[in-house]
Amino acid sequence: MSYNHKSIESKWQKFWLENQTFRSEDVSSSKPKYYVLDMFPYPSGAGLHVGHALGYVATDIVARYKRMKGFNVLHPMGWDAFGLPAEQYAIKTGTHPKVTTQQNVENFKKQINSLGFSYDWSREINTTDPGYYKWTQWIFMQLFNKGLAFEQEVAVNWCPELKAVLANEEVVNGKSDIGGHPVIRLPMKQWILKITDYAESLLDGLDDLDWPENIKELQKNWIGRSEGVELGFEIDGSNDLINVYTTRPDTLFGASYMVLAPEHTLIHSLVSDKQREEVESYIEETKKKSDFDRTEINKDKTGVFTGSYAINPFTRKKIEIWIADYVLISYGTGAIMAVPGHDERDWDFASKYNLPIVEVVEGGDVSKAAFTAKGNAKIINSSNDKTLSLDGLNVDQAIKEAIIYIEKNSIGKATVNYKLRDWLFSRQRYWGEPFPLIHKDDKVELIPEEDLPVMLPEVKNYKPSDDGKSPLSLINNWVEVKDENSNIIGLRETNTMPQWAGSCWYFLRFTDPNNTNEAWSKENENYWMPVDLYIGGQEHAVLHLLYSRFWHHVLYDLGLVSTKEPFKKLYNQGMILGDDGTKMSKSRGNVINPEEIMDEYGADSMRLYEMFMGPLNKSKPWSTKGLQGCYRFINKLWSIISDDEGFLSSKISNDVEPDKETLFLHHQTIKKLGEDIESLHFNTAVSQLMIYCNHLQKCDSIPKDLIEDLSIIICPFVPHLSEEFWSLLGHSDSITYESWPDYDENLIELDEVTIAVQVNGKLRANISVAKDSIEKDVVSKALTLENVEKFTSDGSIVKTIYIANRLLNFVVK
RNA sequence: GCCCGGGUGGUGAAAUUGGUAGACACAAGGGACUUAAAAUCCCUCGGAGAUAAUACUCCGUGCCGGUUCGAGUCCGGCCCCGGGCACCA
Repeated sequence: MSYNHKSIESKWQKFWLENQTFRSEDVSSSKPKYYVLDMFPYPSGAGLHVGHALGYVATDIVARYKRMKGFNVLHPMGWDAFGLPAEQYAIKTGTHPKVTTQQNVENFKKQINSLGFSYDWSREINTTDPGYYKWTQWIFMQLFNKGLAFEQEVAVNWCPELKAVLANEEVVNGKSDIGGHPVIRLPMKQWILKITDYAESLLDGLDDLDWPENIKELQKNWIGRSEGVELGFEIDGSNDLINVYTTRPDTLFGASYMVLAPEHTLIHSLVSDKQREEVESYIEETKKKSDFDRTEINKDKTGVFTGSYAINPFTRKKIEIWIADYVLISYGTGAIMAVPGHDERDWDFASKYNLPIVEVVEGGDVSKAAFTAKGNAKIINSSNDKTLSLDGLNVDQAIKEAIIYIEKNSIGKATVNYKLRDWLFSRQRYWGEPFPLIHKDDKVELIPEEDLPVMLPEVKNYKPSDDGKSPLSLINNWVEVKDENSNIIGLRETNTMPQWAGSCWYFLRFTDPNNTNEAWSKENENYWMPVDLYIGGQEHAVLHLLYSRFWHHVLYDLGLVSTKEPFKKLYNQGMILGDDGTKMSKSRGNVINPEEIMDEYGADSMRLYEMFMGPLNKSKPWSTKGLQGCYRFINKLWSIISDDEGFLSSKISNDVEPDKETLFLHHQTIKKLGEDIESLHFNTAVSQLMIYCNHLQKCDSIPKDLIEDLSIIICPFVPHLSEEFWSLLGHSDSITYESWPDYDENLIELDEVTIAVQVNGKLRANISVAKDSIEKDVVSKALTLENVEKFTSDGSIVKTIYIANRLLNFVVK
């Protein structure tokens, strides 16, 4: 009987579901734990993508392998189901997002199961389930109580098309990340989470994580720590000080003008009457610009003079105070000292407006361009005759000296700044978690904990109002909170949380998903956390991974979780491109539908091929031909183990002795598969399986115990086939919890090794010698070879390099 | 512009600490089986030269140089591709 993936795969998928094969023990004292997690998906209407499958296959292989290695494995799946698409669909069709979500979840789940993944479905979670978002709201309460949540009138990214406020991270080049619609700035009252309080903690935590270096780098850059000085400049004719932040106090002698951001509060008091009109119209202009307009590069810098002067604290000279929108109110103090000689932006501005450029670091030509070298570059023109001279010092030394002087003379103090901004945490949407908050007069209060969850009410209209208020604000009987006498005692917060909220802690809920008394029990959390392996796409490098780390750090500080960092090891799967080498997209018509692939070739072939394509973390093009190769391989495996009638092949028996080569390959394969799975090198693991099976195919007889081992070690990759083999071998249980076989190191070592013989580093011959032969024996044998003699006879051997069991090299002169 | 990745056959890719470059597959070509096709099996497969020979020689891991007995691997400079950030003072 030939291999029939349809009957085999549906049979075992049914078996696994009926027997709850993959259900993990809650807390096991006898087994060590292993928590392997996928980034849970948003269940979109488009269904599962071959790219989703890539990461899921990888984690499934690890999960199945670890079970065989004796671990109690937590391998759960759930749904990040709040989000814009379902809401947009609701606006268009009136279908409740709950309905859409449920349909999509069912479809996703069906597709996921058809790939033979070993998820523990008893732990399935859905972020839109009130039993889940109750606890999302509860965590918000903890953040609120810790003073990390506050309300603020801020200029937000308003997208008129989506009728929604977007986070900075959801705006790309002035357009919405979803849909690519224009985004403008609009002031609105918003909830903000003080992630900046955790900037240092989030930066520190990165050091010990087993994460890809580039992801750590991205987070570091995003947090953007810089060390510098905050110092005050006196204003000529005023008692106010202008505070600036600089990382280059060594260049203070070159500070030849100042710039304030147009939003700076001091502007109105220091602008001169003569300049007032010009300044005010500039400020008005700036207000109209979007962030994108303001930060777009290659844009000409603009600004206006305020008519006032500041005093450079080092030179005591008067310098002009300007306003310009190239200075951002949101970073540092919103004002800068400009050093055009050594800062490109200041140089551009000074050149345009003919402001003085002073050279204080030697080595460039400041009349042509800013000279920005640091480190060993020498400071010049930097003494004030009295108490300070930086001349002759290099930049690094001068920074230290300048800081000492600044602090001693109470001009300012050393400070650390971060690029990281606070997290805009409210959205004007329906389909999100409501906040557990009530507005009473001017105050905001948390609702009592026992009133959780704040249920999302039914609405008729999913559209936000035109002024950007959430659709919830239109439901008076929900918004108004009344006492027993029907008096209105407060109004509910009508914004909802962003989609990130649910995914910030779902990995904690998986440890105790059905707990109705608390978000998670201490015992379960303590046993399962941290996540040992977390696999997902690189697109979440900063957002999801930074936000969830932030919440986790807070929960850790509150004593609610046992580890500071939630994800010990992180790995990113690469993208699967279309067969034309470009990104899969409907418009290019190069999208591969996993359902069609599985229908024709089966889930095992699909799994095996996705792992064989190349390194997990690399992008690589899809090839249906390549997939067919894996399908052929699976058929080959089938033909080794099964005969024409579908019974165990007569070649396999207990009464055969394996030959040396078979044993060698067998043990080598067990070893390599184990090592490759541990290091996530699945492509080379598949190669090794192919090498072994190519050999087995040629054998006339194979010992049964080798086939038993083989069935076990293929299980992580092709679980359906593995189960089928196991049952052919006469077992009635699932193969899932069989022990991963041990290998015998002695059998992998050969007694005869091939040694490369080189002359001056060029290969001239190969010889076969006994393992661990001593140099003398190998040399004498090598010298008898004709081709070696040919190249050594021209000169004399001046040196011999011998690497045992590998190589012999004669250096001839 | 800055910060990360990455450039190896026709293609996807292998290659422990520097130690026989191209494992394993795909495609291609040839052969066997078959009335035929599919499926399957066997052989060839980086380039050039040479040969009776699958003896052998030279070149070859983006480019140029260096270190070394020996470099895909280490060092310096450059080119190209992918990703991220982008006036953060």
